[in-house]
Amino acid sequence: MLELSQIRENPEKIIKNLAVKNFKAEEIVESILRNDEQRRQIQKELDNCLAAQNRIAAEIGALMKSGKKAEAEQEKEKNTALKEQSKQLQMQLSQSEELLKEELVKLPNLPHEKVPAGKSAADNEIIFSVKELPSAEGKKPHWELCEKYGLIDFETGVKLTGAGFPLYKGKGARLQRALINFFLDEAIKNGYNEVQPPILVNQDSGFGTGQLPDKEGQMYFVGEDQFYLIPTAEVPVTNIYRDVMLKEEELPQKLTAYTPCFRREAGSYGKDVRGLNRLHQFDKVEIVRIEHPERSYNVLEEMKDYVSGLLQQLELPYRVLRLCGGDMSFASAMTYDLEVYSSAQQRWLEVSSVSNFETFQSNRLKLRFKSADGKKQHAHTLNGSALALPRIVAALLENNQTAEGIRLPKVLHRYTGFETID
RNA sequence: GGAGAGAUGGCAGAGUGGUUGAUUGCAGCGGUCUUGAAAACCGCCUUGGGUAACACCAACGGGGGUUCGAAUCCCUCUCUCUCCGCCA
Repeated sequence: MLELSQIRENPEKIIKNLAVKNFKAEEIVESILRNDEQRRQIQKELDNCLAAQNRIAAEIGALMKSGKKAEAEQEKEKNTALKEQSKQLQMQLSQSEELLKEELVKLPNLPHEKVPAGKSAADNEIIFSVKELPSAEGKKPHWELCEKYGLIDFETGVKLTGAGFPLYKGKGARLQRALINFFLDEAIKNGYNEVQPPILVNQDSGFGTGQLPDKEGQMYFVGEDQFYLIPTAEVPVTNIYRDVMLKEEELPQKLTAYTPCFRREAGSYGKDVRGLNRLHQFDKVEIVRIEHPERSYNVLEEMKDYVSGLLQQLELPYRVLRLCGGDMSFASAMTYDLEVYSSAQQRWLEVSSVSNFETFQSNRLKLRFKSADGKKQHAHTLNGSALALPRIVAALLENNQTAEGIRLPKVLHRYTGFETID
């Protein structure tokens, strides 16, 4: 959520910047300014009305004390009328506030100035790519390899739940566990604190990170208890800081968490959902940071480099994209996507998305920090996948297949307990 | 799931209808004293709205009600604790 003060100060800039995200903000910004003006007007009237009531009530108190009952009764009459008036104003005020928030929530985050304009993924800026792509010659797609080596049983997953809920088996299951541990250990080595959050969250949490009210349909919902299954650890982990006031010296906060993630992915189809390409349940290690606004963009670079380092250790061909305005998420100010090359499918698969949300989430979360001079301001929030497992697995299987089996990168050996899948 | 108790400022803990946004203690911040520190003493010390700044308004877990007036009375929800039941 953008801050009202930002909009008040420079509405033209907001409209111009949001155009980079292909968002036409003119109408809504104007409406917000109008409503804000109105809201403050009502607020003022209500304050005056209540102040008058308070004065009279105090007078009545004094009169009662000195035994002047008749006069007190007279004063009471006066207040009854005022009370009716303030009730009306109160209603108007709540309406006005609600309307204002409704509109405010509709505005996406402002893209950073470096974010290229663009309509779709085709306009993303490639800022790094491996020079040579592995050949597709004689390569089998990962779903065939999964079957051949008994790593993943998609059929039984369908039986148990439905499409998109794979059953990992044997070395396939072991590989999952190995990757999770590898990613967590690396994060801890880099100063992140591991947490294990709930994987069901309430509505307030969904709102705090920006999934609600907009992306309601993307999350599984447990109606009985009004809980949402998390689409990413970002939701519970960032919401740790909801309604929190940090001291400046407590920044940065660096957290990492492994969780399963659940996404309904309504409307996906075809080759996009084949095998491990897009699942309803998958595993991911996430890194989350709460940062000082002055440092957040350096930190974004650092996080992108950290994730790149993981891909290098896994010896996977990858590239890094800076997303264009049109491909960025609602809440993000700048996003890097990291993609690995899947040689049998001959396509790039997104395995990580690293974003700076600036104050967009912290404003919703009421996450602030206080500096030594007592000033309060919203902290910046950032997060990134480090990493999402399924597509990593897909790429590992496809790129490393040989006649003798699948050779795993060295860093994983101590985690898997085996070097090849055969 | 059943029964009972509770929820007040960073923490502890008063306050049961009329200058109580809230006694007090601890912590924190500033000062006096001191070569320095401690102690002692003095002052400051919740948040949000609003304003150029004041004024003013709101908030004692959330929501609603009674009343001229509510932290204080009533209803309701949530959470915490204790006991019982169940359970990994």
